[in-house]
Amino acid sequence: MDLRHISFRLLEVFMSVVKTGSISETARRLHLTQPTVSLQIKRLQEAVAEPLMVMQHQKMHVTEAGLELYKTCQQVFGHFEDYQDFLSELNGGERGRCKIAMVNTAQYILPKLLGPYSNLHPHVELPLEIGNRAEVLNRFERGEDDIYVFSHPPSLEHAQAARFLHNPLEFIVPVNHPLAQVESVKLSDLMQYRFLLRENGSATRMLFESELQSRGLVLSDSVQMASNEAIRVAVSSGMGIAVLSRHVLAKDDASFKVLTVTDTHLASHWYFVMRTDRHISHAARNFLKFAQQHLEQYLDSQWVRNELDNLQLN
Amino acid sequence: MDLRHISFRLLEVFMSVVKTGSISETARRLHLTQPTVSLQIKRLQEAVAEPLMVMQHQKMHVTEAGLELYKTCQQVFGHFEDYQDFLSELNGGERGRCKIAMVNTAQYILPKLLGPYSNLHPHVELPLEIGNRAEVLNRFERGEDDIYVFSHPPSLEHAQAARFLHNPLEFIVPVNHPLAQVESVKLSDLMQYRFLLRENGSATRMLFESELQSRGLVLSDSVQMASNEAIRVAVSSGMGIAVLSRHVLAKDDASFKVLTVTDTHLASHWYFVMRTDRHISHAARNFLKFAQQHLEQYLDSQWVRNELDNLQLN
DNA sequence: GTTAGGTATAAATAATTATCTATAGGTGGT
DNA sequence: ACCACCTATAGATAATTATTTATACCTAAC
Repeated sequence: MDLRHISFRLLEVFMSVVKTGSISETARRLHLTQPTVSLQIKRLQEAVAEPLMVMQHQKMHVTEAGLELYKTCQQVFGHFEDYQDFLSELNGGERGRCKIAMVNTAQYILPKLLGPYSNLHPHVELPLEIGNRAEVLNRFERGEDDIYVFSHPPSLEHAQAARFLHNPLEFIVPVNHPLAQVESVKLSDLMQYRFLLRENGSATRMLFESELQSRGLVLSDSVQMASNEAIRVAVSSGMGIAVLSRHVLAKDDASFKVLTVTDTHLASHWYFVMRTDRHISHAARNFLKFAQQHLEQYLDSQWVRNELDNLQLN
Repeated sequence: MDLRHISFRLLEVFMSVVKTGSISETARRLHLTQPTVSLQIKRLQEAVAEPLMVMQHQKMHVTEAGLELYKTCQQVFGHFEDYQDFLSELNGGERGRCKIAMVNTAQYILPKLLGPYSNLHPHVELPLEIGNRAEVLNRFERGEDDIYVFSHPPSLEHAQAARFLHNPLEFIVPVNHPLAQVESVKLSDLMQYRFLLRENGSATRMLFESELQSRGLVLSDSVQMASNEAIRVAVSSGMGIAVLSRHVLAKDDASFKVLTVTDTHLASHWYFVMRTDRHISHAARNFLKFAQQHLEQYLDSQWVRNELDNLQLN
């Protein structure tokens, strides 16, 4: 049996002949001529190297080999129908994968969207990649994921980005810190204290340092730490002061004090970023639509900046 | 997804690319050029209307849709391999169907061959059709079976036939019949008694009547009965006398008496008959080979006339 | 930054396939 | 014996597919 000379069309025609028991009837149903169908059957038999049906009293009688082939065809077409169903679900966004890479800080906010979305679409895989800015940027360059979350989007040459959340930065100090009791301070008042900072390249740090530079301020002392969590705990234990995204700070966390800095309002925005030279998976498209519609519902609505309709989801 | 634009070859190539993760490697393995494989994948993706793989660090990375299609292909090719196996068994004569039509009398001898054959090839279907000569002849004309068994073969225009067993006819009388005690008789001595005969057209009857006619003899009384079995029982119970194939008579059956008729030796032969304008099924071919080799073993060897090598089994 | 290995695209062609019309040949029923 | 309906075959053509060479482009590695 030579599969290369067998096409699905051929098998379709064959199945119809088996079902109707007639070549002419099949021709009528499939809008073909009778010789066409005759020839198809003949060719199929040559490919299988076995008679599949014989004339018997004006009817096509299916042989053993033909019947078995018919069953085989049923199975085969069944599998393709299953695949078709799979594709439908994929296209409907109910199945598939949406790979998201985000910088560390984003893990405090994105799960609030991902949780409800995942409950709504349980068959969608949502592998998350979390890294520092450099790592995520690297993944972005390689196009390894469907969606990237940055607070400071990279060059947009092969990408599109849209803001969805305001990201205010707050200065925090230990509860027993001298500034903890002060009602309000100025940025310059903080320079004398030790700052706990994320690694170089972190968006928060970049923003902060850029602000310092533009105002001609210089830190007297700083320590670098690998995660926001580590910094928060370190501040609580009196190791120094820090500037962190408000979203990192639990509202009722009394282990540190948030300062009111009157002359400084550091803030950035959270962006969804996608490469334009990469195919947008249905699941990714669907997730972004979901986000667009439910941002206010699942995130603290006072910070929501829903500009997701700027994305070209094609 | 449009199956009509997908060929098995396309799927084979696709599977190879998934397995090797490389278009170039696939091209080398399948003795194709790289652009050929690239194009095949492109076309497959167009047919599926979904990206199946994307470049990722010099390797082809399979998408969800691609992986699912790969699984589908595995199943599909699996089914065709199963079918291939089925065909092999069919060709080896271990599977399939051998439909045999025989005249009534043959059912006393053919099972002796069919039993051992069926034990040897348990997956071969052996549907038997048993009828009187007219019925079997009708089936033969329509070509409804693979093999026919006659003692008086029909016109051989579209058929071939070969003898395999001698078929002597015997005259039997009730044990209490006047002739039962006589050592030997002549044919003419029997004319005065009532004969129990099969229906018109029966080979045994044809042979008998032809003999009578050529010798100018006429039956004084006859009764027609539908089966050999009925005739045998009727003779035993004294209803008349009969001429029957020796194979119908059990060797140790004492319920009737076999006459010695000195001037008459009626006999024919059993034939396997096959149409030449019909495809010979592998199972039929195989059965006849088996018969040719084991006739002496399973039938009473004194009557065997093995001329089955005359058959063209192509 | 050059190279090697990988993929994509274009253009051309050979091969195969699908399909038709016309025609011939069976077979069953009236 | 004829008619209606079926299948098979031949010849022709349009459409599609498989495959090649040449070329361009990308990316990882040296």
